[in-house]
Parts: sequence; C-alpha cells; structure tokens
Amino acid sequence: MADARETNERRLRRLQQMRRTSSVAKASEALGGIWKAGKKPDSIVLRTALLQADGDQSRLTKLVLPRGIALRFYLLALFEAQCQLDAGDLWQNVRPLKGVESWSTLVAIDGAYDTASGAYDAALKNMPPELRGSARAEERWRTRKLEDLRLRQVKGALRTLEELGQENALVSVPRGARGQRLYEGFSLMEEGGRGDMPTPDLYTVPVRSGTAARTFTLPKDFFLKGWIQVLNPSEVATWLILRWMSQWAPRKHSLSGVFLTTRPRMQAFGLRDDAWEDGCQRLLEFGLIRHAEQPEGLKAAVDALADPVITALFSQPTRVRQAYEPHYWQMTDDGLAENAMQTLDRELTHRRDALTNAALKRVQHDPEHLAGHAPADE
DNA sequence: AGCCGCTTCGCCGATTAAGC
DNA sequence: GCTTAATCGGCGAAGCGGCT
Repeated sequence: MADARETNERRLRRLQQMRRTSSVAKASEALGGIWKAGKKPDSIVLRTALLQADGDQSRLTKLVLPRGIALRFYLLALFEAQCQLDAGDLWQNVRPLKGVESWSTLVAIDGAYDTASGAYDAALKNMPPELRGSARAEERWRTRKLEDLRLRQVKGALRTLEELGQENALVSVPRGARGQRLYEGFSLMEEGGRGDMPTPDLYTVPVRSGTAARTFTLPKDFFLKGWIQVLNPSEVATWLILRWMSQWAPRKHSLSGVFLTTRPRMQAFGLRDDAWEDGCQRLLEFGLIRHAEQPEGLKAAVDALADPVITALFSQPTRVRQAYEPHYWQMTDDGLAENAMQTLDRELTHRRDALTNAALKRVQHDPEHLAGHAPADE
C-alpha cells in the first residue's frame, strides 16, 4: 500500500516537473503543428497485428517496459505518417532527430531526478562555471540539457524498437562504415514487424477496413491533448486493446461493454493481469473508460456473433457466470477531449488523498501496526 | 559510443475472496 | 479442493542519464 502511494507521489512529481518546463504543452503544440500543416486526420488507423500475440507476446506487450519511450515513439511515428500521407503511401523519414521540426520535439519528459537531493537540478552542479550567476544563461543551459536528454531517449526508443528482433522489429536503423547506428536514416516497419523475408515490411499507411478485424482507430485527441505523453506504457497498451475490442464488437460494446478474462487476454495479447487491472483502474479514473451498465442481454449479444474467434474471446466457454464476473468496460471518447495534464494532475491528487485516508483508517483499526515504527515523520 | 550507478514500474508469486 | 478475479509487496530487468 505504501508502495502504491510512493508510485502515485512519484508520478505526481514527474507531472509537476513537466508542467514546470511546459514539456507536455510544447510536445502537444508540435504535434498540433504537424496535424494542421498536414492532412488533419480525425483518427489514426492501426493494424491489429500490433496487438496480436502469435505464441507468447505481441509487439505491443513487448513494449510494455518500465523505462523509455519506445511504444510512445512508435505511435507518434504512425501519427506523423498519417498526417503526411494517404492510405497506401510508403513512409520515409523527412525529420531530423533534434532541432526544429524534429522527432525530439514530439516527446515530453521530466528529466533526471536525483533521489539523494530530492531535486531535478542535481546536474546543475556540473554546469560550466562561466554560466553561473546569470539567470538567463542558466536557463538556456537547462533547456539545452533537456533537449539533449530528449534526443537520447529518442535514440534509446529506436534501439529498443529495432532490438525487438529480426522478425518483430518495428524500425530498422542503417549502419555506418564502423557499424555505428545512423539513427536519422531509420525506417518504420508495419505493425506486424519487419517480417522474416529479406525485404522488410516497410510501413505504409493502412487502408481503413470496415470491420475491425484488421484495423482499428485512435482519435486524434489521443495525440493532440497530451495523453500519449502522460500515460504509462501499460495504460496505453490496455487502452489500445480496449479500443480494438470496442470496434471489433461494437454492438456488444455499446450494449453491455467489453471484458477480458485472464486466459483469452494472455492468449490473444500476452498482457498480464497486473498491467491490465492497473491499466483499467487508471483509465477509469482518468475518464477514458467507464464501467458498463449491468450486462443485460450479454448472452444474446455473444450468441449473435457467429465468429468462433470472437466467441472464444468474448464468451465464457462453459457457462454464463453470475458471480465473480469481470468488469465490463466502455470507451468514453469525450474523456479524450480533456487536457491530459490537467486530468492526471487532478485525478492523481484525488488518489493521493484516497490512499492517505485508507492508510489512516488502517492505523485506526489496527493501532499496533504503528508499534514497530518510530514516530519520526509526522 | 560505452560504461555503470541509479531509477522506475511491470513481473511474479502469495494471498484473499468468491462460487461450484 | 477446484476454479478465477482482484489485491499486494518485494524484486529485478530495462534503460535512463552522468560521465568519459
């Protein structure tokens, strides 16, 4: 429980730092610029191959990592592609990694935090002494530092995306004479990965399919309102899966919501319980999904779907369960229209209070819990 | 680009609670 | 005693970022 509080505090801290440096606002602004100057797509189309696990894990769940921006970067690249190109067009990189109009400007990060000093400015002690004293020079140095960190994260993301393996790689980075990576020449792969053929499956903008069997869509606000910047990889993965399900079974979704129990979730997506449970909980708090009303007519809706894959995914094979039912979820597209930064700030602060109250109650009910602890803080 | 200490957060197994 | 959903805490891998 203290762990949940710590995680929540940490997240609030990082959010606050990003607010201080306007990181999310700047990244969203840069994305908005690309959108406005481009084809202004209402939604971004993704091939479902990104989520599908053949065997153990999908490309998506391989990118559910504790550090880094690999998943975020890939989705941003798809957004960028679809602002520039029509369906069927082949993508190639026209953007530098750093500087104006670069990939680095599209991502928001907080920067290096130092636990010992409890500050983000630990690196300031390494600031060249000649800059010291001038507030403006210090500020410029700080900005440069953050730009440098963003660039390193982008490179890191490209490495991670490439090292998903020959078959699964989502980008490919050419090498120089001495085998060093020429990051700026990277090419983007289709959602299904590079493939195992000699010629890579280079990214082309997918054609929207009527059914959501092969593609599904993400509203532009996911990118433009800062959500892509502030959600964790596990939350993004959970949201993507829910979006795909809601579009694959639209009738069932609007009727009774969609749900996913452990076995089919592991089998179809390779997403573990914790990532899913936590992801759903946070997305609920952030207003991106909601609990469906009681699943009336669930059985009818499931039975109406003859597709055996859908049935395997969405139905309980043995019986209709009355008790210990999983949660039924519905997407709330209006939630995305909110400013992600503000929403997270508000909701994480709520959660901080809730967690504190819960801890207080626990102490009141079980005072001996405190006996072992020194009353140092508070 | 590489080394490496440090931070982060998803994984994993244990546990609880529920129905059959 | 067999399920499965949900919760929790400790752990460790991934990879960030300082430094060279």
